[in-house]
Amino acid sequence: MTTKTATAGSRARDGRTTREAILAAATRLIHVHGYNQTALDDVLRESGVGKGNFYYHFKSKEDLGYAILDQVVASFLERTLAPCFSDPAGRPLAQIRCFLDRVLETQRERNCVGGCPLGNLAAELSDVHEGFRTRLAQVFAAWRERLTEALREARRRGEVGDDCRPEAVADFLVASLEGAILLTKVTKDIAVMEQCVGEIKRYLSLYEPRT
Amino acid sequence: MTTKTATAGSRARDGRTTREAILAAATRLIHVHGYNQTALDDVLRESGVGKGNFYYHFKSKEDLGYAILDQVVASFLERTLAPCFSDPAGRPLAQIRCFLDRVLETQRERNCVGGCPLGNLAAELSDVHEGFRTRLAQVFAAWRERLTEALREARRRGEVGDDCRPEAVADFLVASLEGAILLTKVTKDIAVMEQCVGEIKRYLSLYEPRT
DNA sequence: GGTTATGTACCGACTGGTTGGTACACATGA
DNA sequence: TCATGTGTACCAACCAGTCGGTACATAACC
Repeated sequence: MTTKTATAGSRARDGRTTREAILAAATRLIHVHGYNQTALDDVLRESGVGKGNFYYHFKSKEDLGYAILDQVVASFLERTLAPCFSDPAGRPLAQIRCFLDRVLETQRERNCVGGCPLGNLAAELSDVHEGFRTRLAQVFAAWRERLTEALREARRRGEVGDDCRPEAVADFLVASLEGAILLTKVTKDIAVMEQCVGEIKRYLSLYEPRT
Repeated sequence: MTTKTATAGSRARDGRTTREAILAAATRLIHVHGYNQTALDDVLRESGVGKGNFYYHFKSKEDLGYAILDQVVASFLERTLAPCFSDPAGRPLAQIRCFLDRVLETQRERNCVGGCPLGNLAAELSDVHEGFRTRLAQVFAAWRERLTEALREARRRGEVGDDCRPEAVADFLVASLEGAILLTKVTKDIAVMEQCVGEIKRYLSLYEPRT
């Protein structure tokens, strides 16, 4: 109903559809100000879209929130998670380490500002908006699942011992990364992130068979 | 300026001062709804205090925020952190493990609702309110310092090896705990917290000399 | 081909409700 | 009577969402 064939649909706006322009602005704003603290008017001003137009493309602010979540997730999967696990022949543990470095690099690039978009939304909305909570829980589950899969493969290959419980380790990896990002965001000190990633790597080595 | 001598000052309200009543209600509300999303009127209704009275005791909502932060910190230090490290003769690693269990227990009691008050505020305000950010950073530093101290003592006693860098390990402990609490809050599954605490303990054992 | 009709995309003023904060009257006790 | 508390009415700013209306393309009908 809303999607059109490329050029058609909404009028061009820097080559993007109106919907895309709104999404881009809102994603940026919500990343730093949070969902509730981002006023619709701010999004409108930033994207140059009128109010009526906004409500033509989105049912409500909540609707926009869900769309943003989808976009953040897609971008995370494509740009951060997937690239590290793309090679099916690659060694799982190395892939996980690659992923850790990539997350660290993201925080460095962003100058410790913004934290994790998913983590932020989780902290802000989990206890207050069941719909968002459920959606966020699914996202984290998918993320954890990707890591669990890698760890299972690592076990199959003997890269880690049988004492490694993939689900538990994956949960912990996600948790400690989220925590590290949060702590980095408060302290505004990238060294915190570096140290944490370093310790996560040491933790992972725990499961490698003794050489 | 604000503190009074026990019974004196404001009139009694269930044996508490007005200030205490406001603080208690606000702390509860902010814990689940966040700082910005907690309306002053909600705090007023919940505490049964009038608006004029509120502004007699607090300069602004921001002022209340700082007071709450102080209270949350005090309660955390006294009720969760300090008890585990009270015995100067106790073994540091055991004290840290005791603390981990205590945090887990707190989440269980709260039914995975609310998350960590400090973590929530950190996520919500770090990038948006420099004053709160600085204050929160100090709090986390103090928390980390307490753990660093225990780890240094552990090293002195030979409970952990020289490869254990107390500051880095303390940072990581705080981060992974915060992350675990957050993930538990999204999933509403205490098993996540249990698994994470379990993995943190395994991680700690990494530094114990081989038996 | 020209007129009428329809659906898509868009605009900005407005509304009803909420929010942090103020003004001020009143009470109480030393 | 004067400082300390407390309640109530009120305000300006803000915010999500609505509404009436415009612009324009394509389609339908004669």
